[in-house]
Amino acid sequence: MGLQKFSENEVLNTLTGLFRHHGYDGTSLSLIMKATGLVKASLYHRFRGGKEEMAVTVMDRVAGEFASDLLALLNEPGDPAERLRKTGERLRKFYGSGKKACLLDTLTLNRDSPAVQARAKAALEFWIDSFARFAEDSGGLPRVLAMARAQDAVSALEGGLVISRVSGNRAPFLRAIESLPERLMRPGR
Amino acid sequence: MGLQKFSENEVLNTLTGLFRHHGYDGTSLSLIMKATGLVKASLYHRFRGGKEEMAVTVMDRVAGEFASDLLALLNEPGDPAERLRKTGERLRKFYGSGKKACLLDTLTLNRDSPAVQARAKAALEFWIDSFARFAEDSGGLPRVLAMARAQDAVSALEGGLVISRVSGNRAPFLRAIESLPERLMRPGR
DNA sequence: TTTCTAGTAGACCGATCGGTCTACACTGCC
DNA sequence: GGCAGTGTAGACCGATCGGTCTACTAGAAA
Repeated sequence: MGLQKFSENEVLNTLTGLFRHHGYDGTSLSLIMKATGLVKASLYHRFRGGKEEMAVTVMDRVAGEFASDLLALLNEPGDPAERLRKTGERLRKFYGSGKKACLLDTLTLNRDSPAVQARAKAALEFWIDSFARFAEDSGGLPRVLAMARAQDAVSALEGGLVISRVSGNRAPFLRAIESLPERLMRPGR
Repeated sequence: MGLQKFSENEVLNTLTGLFRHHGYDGTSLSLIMKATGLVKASLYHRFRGGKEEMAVTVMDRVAGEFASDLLALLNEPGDPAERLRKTGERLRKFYGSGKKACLLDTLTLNRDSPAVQARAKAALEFWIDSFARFAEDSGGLPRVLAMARAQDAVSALEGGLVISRVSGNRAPFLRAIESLPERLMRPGR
């Protein structure tokens, strides 16, 4: 594979940024060619299924990283408050302190790809479930409350990202990060 | 104007639904023609500035209605808790219990139109300001806390709409409505 | 009745869309 | 060195994109 101009990683990183910023419909093949430096035939060679396969691959990759690099922190041994703090920090970084949009939001406006939709749904539910499990197991919240709080935490983050994008104000997003402990843990823990 | 096949109201309602559901890039002129029943020349006759002018007109109209039919409820005389309850009910209805996406989110992924961007920013800020004013004047919260709570309330609503769209779960949105009193009012009021 | 304006229609335009195909170059293996 | 597989390139395709222009119709006002 010495023939490759750009590694798979590089290409996927570029694609991720594009889909995050422009969404599915706003990310054209022309834009992708310009941003990756690869011509269409190269892109189709790597992603036989075309634009949809790029989106699916990006979604899988990001969801995987989110789960393994970020949400997995919640399950590590050690102080729950510290774990949550670290997760919050990772979240802040992942979303560029609120500057980067969420693929779950930006990739699901176009509904033509059941593959993308299903992955987005699964990733979102996994995220919420991870928070709920933490809130119950480590945060000491009763099951039903843990789930509601998990949903609210994710909702606040997603909403904060929307507000950030529309108005440039990142305070709601950052506050949603800071509020994770009081949402996912019982007072005094 | 007896020649009109469809009233301005009808056309704008249709456009609103399209932009809400598909966003700007996903709403093509073909889609608009099919949905409105008007051909392109008719649409261009009514909206000289084309697709962008449609989006701007929709945004202005919805923002105006939101302000006058919904947010203005917050300023009426009478019991603050009752006013807030009514506002929440209007919000629930406006977003179809969470089934309908928010134009602020869906129309701002495409950034080519400064006119749309500016209007979305202004509408969002007006919304937050209205909540903050209510929280301060009627909810008895100190100014800085009132603003933060207003932002959080809007953030929760917007995030709830994203979650609803991605996963079909409307509980976070509905809970955000129900949480308006505890967010925007001091306990005991 | 005539004129003017509003509104709709059909045809057309250049640009861009996502996708396809053939050809060539490079690399690694036998 | 030859072959197969990987990867990039250029040209091309039909469809769709947003937009434009000419023509016709309907309705209101003079």
